[in-house]
Amino acid sequence: MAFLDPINSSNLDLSISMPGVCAVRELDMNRVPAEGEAEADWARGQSVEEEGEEESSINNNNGGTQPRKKLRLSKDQSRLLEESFRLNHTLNPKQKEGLAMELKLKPRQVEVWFQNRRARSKLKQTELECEYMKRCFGSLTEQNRRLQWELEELRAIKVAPPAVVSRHNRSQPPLSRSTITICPRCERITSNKNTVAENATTTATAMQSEVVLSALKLRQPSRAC
DNA sequence: CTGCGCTAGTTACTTACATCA
DNA sequence: AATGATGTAAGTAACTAGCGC
Repeated sequence: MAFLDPINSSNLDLSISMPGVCAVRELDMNRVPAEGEAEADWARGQSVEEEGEEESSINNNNGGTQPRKKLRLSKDQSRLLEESFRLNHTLNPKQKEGLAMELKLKPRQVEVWFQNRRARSKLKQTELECEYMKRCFGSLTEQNRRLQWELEELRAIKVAPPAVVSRHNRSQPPLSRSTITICPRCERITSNKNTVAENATTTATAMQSEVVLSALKLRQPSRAC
């Protein structure tokens, strides 16, 4: 996800602006004014091609009196760096030297680029994981809410006195107190024959509860009940 | 102990874009 | 409507401190 400026991508854009100055001055960061050279002349700016790229800025701040100069990598430099990064997220000193030579940068600049690139990569990964966790949390919260509600219902049925069997539902046996249990160890809803837990919804719910509970326990290894 | 390379956090700068007179 | 000045947010090069080997 390199930042590529389509306008200034054809060559190195090594200009700086001067904060606090009304008009933004474009300065060539790749060179310092020569002895006696008027700053205005220096500030007029020259292309890297004209001036050569060996003087790229890094650690050239001569005592902090000048504003920090900042390089903008060209499209080609960024592309090559990205390609290298794809192959390898870290560089050994030899690779770093070679890449720096190829890019006409200082090894330190290549090193810094890789450091920053790793950081961006990690940040991106963290953001993706965060999004994923948020979605999981949302759906698990909803599942949990449903399961709580179903659990309440099941508990109500469990503690209720034997149901009065009406003329219309005599074919269904009354629910037994012993039919619905919750395993204290794994908190799984279990049942004997002829229970409400036998119906499809509750079976699904039991499965869901397992998922939810295991998720809420931060994926502790599940033990056989 | 020293040096090197790394990460994490920060700073400083550039650029694109929005807003307003 | 077009234009230039200004503010702001995002992206990123460079720096610093601290840590592990």
